[in-house]
Amino acid sequence: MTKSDRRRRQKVTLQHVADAAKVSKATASLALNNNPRISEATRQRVLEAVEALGYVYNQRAASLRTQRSYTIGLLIKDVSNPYNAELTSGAESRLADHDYSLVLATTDDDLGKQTRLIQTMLERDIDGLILAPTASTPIASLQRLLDHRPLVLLTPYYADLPADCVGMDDENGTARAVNHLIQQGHRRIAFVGGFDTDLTRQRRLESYRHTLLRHDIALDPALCVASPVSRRGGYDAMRQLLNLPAPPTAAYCYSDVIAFGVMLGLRASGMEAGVDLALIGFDDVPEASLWHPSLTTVSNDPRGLGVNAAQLMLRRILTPDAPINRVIMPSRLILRDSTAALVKEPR
Amino acid sequence: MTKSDRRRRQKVTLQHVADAAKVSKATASLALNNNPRISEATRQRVLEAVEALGYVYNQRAASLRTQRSYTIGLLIKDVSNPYNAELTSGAESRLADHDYSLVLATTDDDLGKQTRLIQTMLERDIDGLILAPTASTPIASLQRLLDHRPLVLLTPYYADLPADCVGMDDENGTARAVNHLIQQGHRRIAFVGGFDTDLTRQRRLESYRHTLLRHDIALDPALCVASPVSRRGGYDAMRQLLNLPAPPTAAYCYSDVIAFGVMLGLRASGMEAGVDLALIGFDDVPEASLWHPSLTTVSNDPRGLGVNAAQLMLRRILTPDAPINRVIMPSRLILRDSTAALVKEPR
DNA sequence: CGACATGAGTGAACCGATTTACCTGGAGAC
DNA sequence: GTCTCCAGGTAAATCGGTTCACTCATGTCG
Repeated sequence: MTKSDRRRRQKVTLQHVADAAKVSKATASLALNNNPRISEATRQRVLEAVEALGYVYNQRAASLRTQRSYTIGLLIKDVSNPYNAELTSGAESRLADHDYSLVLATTDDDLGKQTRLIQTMLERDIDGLILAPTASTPIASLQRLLDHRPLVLLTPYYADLPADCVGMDDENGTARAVNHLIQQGHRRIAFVGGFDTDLTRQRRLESYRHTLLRHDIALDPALCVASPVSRRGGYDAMRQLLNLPAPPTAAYCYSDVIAFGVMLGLRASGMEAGVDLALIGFDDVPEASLWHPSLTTVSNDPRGLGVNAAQLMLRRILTPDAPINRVIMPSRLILRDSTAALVKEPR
Repeated sequence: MTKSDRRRRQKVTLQHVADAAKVSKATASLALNNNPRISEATRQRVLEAVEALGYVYNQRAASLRTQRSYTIGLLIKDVSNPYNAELTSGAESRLADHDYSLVLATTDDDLGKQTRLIQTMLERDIDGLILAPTASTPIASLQRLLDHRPLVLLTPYYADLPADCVGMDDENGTARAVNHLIQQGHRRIAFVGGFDTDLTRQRRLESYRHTLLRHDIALDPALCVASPVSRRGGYDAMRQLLNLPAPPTAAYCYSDVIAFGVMLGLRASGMEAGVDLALIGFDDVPEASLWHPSLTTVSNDPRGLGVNAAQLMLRRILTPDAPINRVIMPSRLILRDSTAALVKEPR
């Protein structure tokens, strides 16, 4: 048998199994689905035929009739980011536990790409979509999506949408971080990273301002710098902050990744986080504990987020009319070395 | 319209589109596939009907007939590992460029789980499978798989199998790393991490031994320690090495992740990589350049690996009888601070 | 003893596309 | 005026399962 013969060999279908077991196709189907209507003896004959012929069940064909594909789409911005990798891992493993498969696609935070990929996923006939919407995704398009398929959002910021979602507690996480810095005596606290269009950032920024004001600390717009969510972004932002007439003594970053960049930016000026500047990140990615100095950060368990998203999706599929569930994962402040130093008076 | 009404609302099918455009289903299908047999005027009518009804193409139904699902399975050990996350990202993006979707699953390096997941993927009717086989996957089972579907292996170590594969150049990468250490004057060089069952590790270990012997350096079995591929694994291994009567002055690690653990193990004894021990990793994950000290490592471009795997898969699908292609990604040694120090004589 | 329920199976419609073989009306050839 | 050809379109089979309605023996009961 040559290679191409093998490739061309026609598949074993349920009909072949039925013939071999000397029953009808209907009976074979029912037997494989453990329908009590089929006697044990017959079921065994069918199973033997399956074994003998090397039959492979065709989920795709079945789903055409059952309208269930046992496939869930996951659309995120980027897998190579450790935060999203953890999230993906959590979702995948929970779905696999329930015999669902995960179709993965990444948007690069590009709305056009997101639109196209959603379309592709719908065409692929997924049973549901877990989505981290890109910045400025219009709510109307999400509503339309929701009309077609179960949808779980990986952000808590579409409150007007009757959709399940899982997010982290940005307000409290931010408040804890900023409070901690204030209690250490800091007054010039920077907010670093992310862009205005990002709803999550807006919420954290608001909580940051609110916390400062509650302690009667004046806001200085110069201390709040936007940047891409990357090491490079954090690096550049920190360089900019160091050039201010009165640089900050502490910084709260939109994400750990940015905080790492900030550390590198400091180091390039011969300074160190935890010594010359108190630094707090957000996410608690695995590296946070391993950097030097280790990074104080707001923890929000990305893997747990993925697991929860999968869980909500499974529930929604099982009971489509269940009440909307919005899960907010609690956030904790993990104290490490990057906030170890005592405050230094601004010069 | 209530929520459940929406959910229950029947889908718009090609038949509805055809009716609306006052053509047959066949014509509608041909029109959407840009078949030249259909006049431009008719095609436009069909496209308008699609738009008006909000028709969503059903790839699943089509694939039943065409026997093409435009879906590729990716089965790896673990996504949360940054190396695999990069690889996944590369594969996903290349496949997306060609309108293929990626179905992701993870084996946790468990053979039983791998077997079950492969079965699931076959049932899901993927067009091909990209697989990082778990340790001790029998070649026969891969051969069987290959009889059913295009298969691309993410390891170069199944040479007997007529399958496309992409791997890195473990021999040369290892030889470069070990040579570098020897040239720095090191004689007691440890090999850290991984387990015997791992074919990749076997190959690197062999190359490590070979390189040492070529320089007339005796092998010391105590310097070769197995461990899980994790920070914890590296940490424990280093603690063990430091307890030897004559500890190593340099270490070559099975992976960057392990090397990070080794750094932490050193630090726990008040030592630093690059000062008290020359350290080399393997993979060049993004963090390698950002650790303190930055890690000298063998680079092998995981994203490129993923891209190449996807590319081989697409080629195989397009031309099933193309000759087998085994891609070996070249590896380079990236010199950084963890090997900066001069050798210290063993006490 | 006849009506009826029950257990075990089966035939055929169906899911939503693709594709092959056939149809039709009119232009062009002779 | 008939024949051919062709552009443009369609009916129906098909992919591989699921499921509904129905059959056919048996067993049960009043």
